[in-house]
Amino acid sequence: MTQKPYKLVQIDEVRWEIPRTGKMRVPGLIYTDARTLPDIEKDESADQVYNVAQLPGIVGRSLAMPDVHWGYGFPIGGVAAFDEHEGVVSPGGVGYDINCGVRIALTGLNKESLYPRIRPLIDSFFAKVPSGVGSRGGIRLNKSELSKVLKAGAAWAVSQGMGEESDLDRIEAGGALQGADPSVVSDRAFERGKDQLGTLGSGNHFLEIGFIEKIFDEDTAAQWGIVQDQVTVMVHSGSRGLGYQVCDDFLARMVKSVAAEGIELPDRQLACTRLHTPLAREYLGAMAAAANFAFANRQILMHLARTTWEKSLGISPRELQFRLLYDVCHNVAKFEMHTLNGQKRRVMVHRKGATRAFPKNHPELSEVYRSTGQPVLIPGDMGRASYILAGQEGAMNETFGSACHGAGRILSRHEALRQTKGRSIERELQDQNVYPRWVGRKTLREEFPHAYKDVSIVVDVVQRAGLARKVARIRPMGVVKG
DNA sequence: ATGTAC
Repeated sequence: MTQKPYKLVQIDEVRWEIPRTGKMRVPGLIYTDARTLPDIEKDESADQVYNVAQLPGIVGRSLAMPDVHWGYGFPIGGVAAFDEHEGVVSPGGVGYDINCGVRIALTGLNKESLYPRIRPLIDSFFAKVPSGVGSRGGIRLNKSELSKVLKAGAAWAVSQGMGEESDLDRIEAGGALQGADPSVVSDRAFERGKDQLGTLGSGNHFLEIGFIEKIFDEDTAAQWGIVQDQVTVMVHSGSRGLGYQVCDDFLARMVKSVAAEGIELPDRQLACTRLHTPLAREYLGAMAAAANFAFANRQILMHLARTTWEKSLGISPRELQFRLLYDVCHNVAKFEMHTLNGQKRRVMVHRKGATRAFPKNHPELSEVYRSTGQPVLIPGDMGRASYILAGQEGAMNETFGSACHGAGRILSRHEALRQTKGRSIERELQDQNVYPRWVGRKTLREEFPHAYKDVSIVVDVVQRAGLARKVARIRPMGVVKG
């Protein structure tokens, strides 16, 4: 085993530091505990935290959440903020799936009444929601109409009758990032996106029905309208081929610009550009456009779920009481105000596989969540659980207002297939009262529950670190996987 | 994550 160029030093029960050394500009900090530390030591995610700490203009620390795992350049589960003058923006710090994210809707149903009808419900979702790699058949748009989507985000879907105006207060950034510029989105990206709006995608993207299995914070749950045994709907999807193409386009350009800007990189995958360059402005404009496509996509998918539900089970809107709880980004970069050493600064926060976790009274939160902190939505795996958390002050002090985003993979897709050879994951899930429908031949085995860390441990670390608090736990009942 | 390689 080769010696690492850095040390991993335990600070307390949930914090491990990479002290500044070599070309690091800031220290690294990984949130984990003794249970998840071995998973982190197994892959290269700590190396990636160390690499990110070397980028120009990085401030605070190079951070990793307990669900961290290896990613393209930056680790998935990573958070990094950059000074607005000296810093950079990096497509690898956002990820290929720009504004991959998740939303949860609550209903007026309870688990007992739904369990007998879960199969026809999931079957009808499977029939109506386009899923899988390259899925089309969502909404077809011409270039000028798609440009409107890229500017308006979720509000475009609402303007088409898909959802309600009040949904927008329940979406991060109101369902649209500012500064979206369709003119810097390539023709190829437009081409890939034009018939993919309202499609789920593949991999770990899903549409899941579950119920509130446990409430941890009675007051917050009551304020948010969450009750024991209540049926929930969760959508996990992103910007599809359009966002992928935006990332690809700008990575190619930045790989070339890095040398000219005099930026030295420990890894080519960290390609980036200084924030004051025209290229940065273009990337941020294209990234915001792709993020808005993803906001619109989740708004449409949720509307599709609602209308399919009402039709297939013949249930009235009054009985279903379908309403959006919240929608969060898991992959995005944004200018935000943060306090560093007592000084307020505008920084470019990269969250890649990390969720914003703003606490109560944060000025960016809509009125709806001003008194509680924002909902922080954490999907787990298909078989065990997902969590609804609330942002806490500790996140503002330590992580640029961020928390974890999920369970975090521990097995590669290849390794997951190897370990599930000859097993029926469908039957195993059904034995746990989870009814799955899926598209790809290998999807279910690649995504089987133990390909992921235990989300309960991940969330426990986040709570003990003071980044977010547990509000409720969801148990899955049925799922559509792409 | 991804028309899983243009």
